[in-house]
Amino acid sequence: MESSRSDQIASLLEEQILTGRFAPGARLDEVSLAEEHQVSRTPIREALQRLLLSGLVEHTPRRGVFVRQASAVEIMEMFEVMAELEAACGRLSAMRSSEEAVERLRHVNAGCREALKNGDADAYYEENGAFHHLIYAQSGNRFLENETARLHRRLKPYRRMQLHLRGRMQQSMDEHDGIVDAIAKGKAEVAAELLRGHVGVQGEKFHHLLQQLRLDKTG
Amino acid sequence: MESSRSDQIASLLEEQILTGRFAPGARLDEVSLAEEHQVSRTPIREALQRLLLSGLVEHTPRRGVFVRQASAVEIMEMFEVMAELEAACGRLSAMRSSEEAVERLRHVNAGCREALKNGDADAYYEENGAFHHLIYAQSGNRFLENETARLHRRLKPYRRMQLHLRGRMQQSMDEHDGIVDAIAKGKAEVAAELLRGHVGVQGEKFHHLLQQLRLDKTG
DNA sequence: GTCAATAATATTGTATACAAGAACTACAGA
DNA sequence: TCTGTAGTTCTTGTATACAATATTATTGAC
Repeated sequence: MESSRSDQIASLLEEQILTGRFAPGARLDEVSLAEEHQVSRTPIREALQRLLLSGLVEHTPRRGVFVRQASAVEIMEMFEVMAELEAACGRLSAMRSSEEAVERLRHVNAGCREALKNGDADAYYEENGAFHHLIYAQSGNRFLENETARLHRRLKPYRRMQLHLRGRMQQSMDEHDGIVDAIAKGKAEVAAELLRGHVGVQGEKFHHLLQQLRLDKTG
Repeated sequence: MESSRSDQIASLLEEQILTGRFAPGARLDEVSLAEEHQVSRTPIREALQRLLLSGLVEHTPRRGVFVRQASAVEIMEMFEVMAELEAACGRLSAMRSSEEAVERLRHVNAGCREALKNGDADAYYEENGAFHHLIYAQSGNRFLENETARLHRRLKPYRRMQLHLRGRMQQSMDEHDGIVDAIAKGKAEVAAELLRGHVGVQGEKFHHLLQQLRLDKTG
């Protein structure tokens, strides 16, 4: 079941869905996929099974598997949960962080600042991801780390939209500094609150995301 | 994939694992299960796939699927995440609760009190579950509701241990009252804090759970 | 008697075959 | 032109067959 082939195929399909090769609503045809991957239908079906639980696709009996069309509401809900999970990571990180951990956080954050200075959005995107994943890890709770990373991954396509908001990179950077500071000083509630605000989608971010989702739908 | 048979089998297997028919570490033999359910190996494999992502079982290539032996550390981690998710539900519930919602919460809580008065642990367990699920729902975030319910379900076998702690039912009940009160008054942070403490495993609860896990392992 | 090597066995992973149900098309009638 | 129906085709869901690998048993040497 985690057999090499179906495992690889599952990862690949997930990646392709997230990066938009399969548009929302598209059907994942078993025979086409089988031909494409030079394999029988069986491993394809096993791979599709794996995607089901992740919420990326949905299945209608006797109809097939379709790429899930997440509604705007649903996406907002996921961001809200994301904010809460990140807040939890932040709280625990602040409670448990060592001097060394803080140092690593500062180092990654410096990478963000560097990317911002260069105006390199892609690099910032990468460094920003590393920054957040580091906070997940420093929560000291592996389970929380995995769950948070899972949702992070799930929201990937929508998060990218956010960065293109005018001035968002600079604001994001400022928020990072505050977060690092709170964690360094062991201020758990402050760290949680800052991360919740940092990740959450309110105000202008909210409208921007809504607009992007609408554009995405019509065009 | 959500085909009637493999779907039913997946749910059944999950239930059986959670209720302990398959001990942790046990192998889930495809042919035995196929015979038992009067079906070929194919639907069994599809059902096992579904269990993989939930973390209930793990798979070793060319070896088979085994019921996952969650370590004590892992269980503690899950409880910690549970506490955070419940806190999030509580916060959002408090922010969004209507008069009617609070009324329903009070009603279910009265059911808990009734069960406590009768000293009926099973009934309390049921009512307590309903109480918490209601809070999940009243968060107004379906995604959060589902994710929280999922973890709640996952922790079911371990939560049952907790209730047998001497005096735990009464204490749990007292905490419920405070939670309802906070939600009713829209005190988001208080509700969150109370729920985090209510669900979290610290102090005596911690030692009790650890002890139970050890007993469970040896005997 | 113990260990190692090899053969036998069993179990998973994949392919293919078949059955049941859904979607689509063609055609008749209004 | 639109609608309803019957038949065809296509796709999924399940069973079975086969291949590859892991496990176990057996045999032989020391």
